Amino acid sequence: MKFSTTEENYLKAVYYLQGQHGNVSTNALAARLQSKPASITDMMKKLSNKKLLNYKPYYGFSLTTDGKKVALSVIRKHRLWEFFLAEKLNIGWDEVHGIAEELEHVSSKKLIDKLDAFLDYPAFDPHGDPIPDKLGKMQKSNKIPLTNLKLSTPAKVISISNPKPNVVEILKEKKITVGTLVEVKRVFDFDHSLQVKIAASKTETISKQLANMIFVSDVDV
Amino acid sequence: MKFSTTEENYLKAVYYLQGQHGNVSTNALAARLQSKPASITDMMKKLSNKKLLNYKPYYGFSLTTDGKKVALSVIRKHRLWEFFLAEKLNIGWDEVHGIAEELEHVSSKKLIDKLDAFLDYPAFDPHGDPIPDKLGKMQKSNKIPLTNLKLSTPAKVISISNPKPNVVEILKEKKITVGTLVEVKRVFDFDHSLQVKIAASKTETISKQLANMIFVSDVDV
DNA sequence: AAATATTTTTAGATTTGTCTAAATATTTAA
DNA sequence: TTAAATATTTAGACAAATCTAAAAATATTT
Repeated sequence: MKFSTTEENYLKAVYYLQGQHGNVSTNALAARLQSKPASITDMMKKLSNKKLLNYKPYYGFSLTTDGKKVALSVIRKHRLWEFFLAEKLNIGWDEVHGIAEELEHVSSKKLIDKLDAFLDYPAFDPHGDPIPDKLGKMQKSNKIPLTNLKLSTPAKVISISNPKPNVVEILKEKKITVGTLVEVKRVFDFDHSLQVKIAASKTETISKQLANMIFVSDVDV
Repeated sequence: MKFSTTEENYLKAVYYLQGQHGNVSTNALAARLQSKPASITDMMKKLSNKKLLNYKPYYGFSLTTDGKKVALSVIRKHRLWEFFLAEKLNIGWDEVHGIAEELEHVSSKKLIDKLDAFLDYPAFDPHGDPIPDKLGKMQKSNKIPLTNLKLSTPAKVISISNPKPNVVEILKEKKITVGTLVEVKRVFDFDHSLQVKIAASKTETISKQLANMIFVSDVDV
């Protein structure tokens, strides 16, 4: 079965919002997809007719087994392309996502399996997110936001979520990028700002909002 | 400027049909794009408003300088992707075209320039067609249909145009593929069928229709 | 140069995906 | 437990890209 770019994007969004299980609301989806609630309802009816999601008016929606399969195949494509863009074409981690948003909708199954082989079956994309295999199986990610990192535990930055130019700007100023070693020394109670040791040298204070966008994993991984 | 997939496909089709110069007719375009004349007229008006093509009702159309630029950039993307698919992913010459039809509409300029560098700036795609560079410049192709090859002149098969399964089937039977050495020994006057020496060994007779789909170039190229 | 045939354009309908504004259902608060 | 606030759905409109059928222009024939 082939789906439109729009349908694929809706299914992917539901997948991300529903997390492990649970229902997704109309407003949450509208916010995520930057559209209006009315548009969401329309598309939900359509996807529900196609048995890709469970939908009872006013009760929210969740993916069916089929819907989850489609979502995972789109995510597989997205992450494989991100890996390709970063690893083979040397495109920066702050740019790969946007390009992969387009590439993920190219439909050839053969293309994606050949690409997977060419890249030697990578398990994680450049943001540290696991890449589903042909069957939709993937490893567990161990990335956590910097705000959840234990005090005085060195960790490595593995991704920046949603890296808009103004975020990239401040990270550049503080010399934090993917691969940088960081360690939270202290969290201030007043505004929840964090004192962070960067690259085992200087210490900087960063806001909670910023720390929430920085994802890290244990050093020994 | 960004254009829709549809707009890009129309511009590309006009480019191919207009050849060096000259006007393209509504019916010719409709046939090529497998759509109806009414749809062509609609889109022509739209593209003409955007100054991408010259259009006077009932007189046919041709690309403007801007329109040609867009067409060439799409062709550049198409051929670079074909090269990537064949060379890096080992996808067969009979399958790369269809996949590239989708990839050519991915819009990132950076992606395509990085891909070009990664592939080491190839001048020809797997079908022997020249790949335009950033500026739209390309080499001249020296591929000719087998029907135009001089008698008793060895040449190499460099592409099969429009390789549908039934064409691939017969070529397989006759052991002709991309790279095969061929030499036309004789052309029968009655039905224009060709006696062809294949891979410097056996001789087979092939129809004019088939020979028209087989493109070759001089051996020393 | 009429008559006929062909090509092209126009008019109006359809599908997909979106929106605004109004109506309805659900949740929260008084 | 009503009233107010919020969330969701419906109704109707719109833009893009397509089509069919009819009208208009051009080309061909006799």
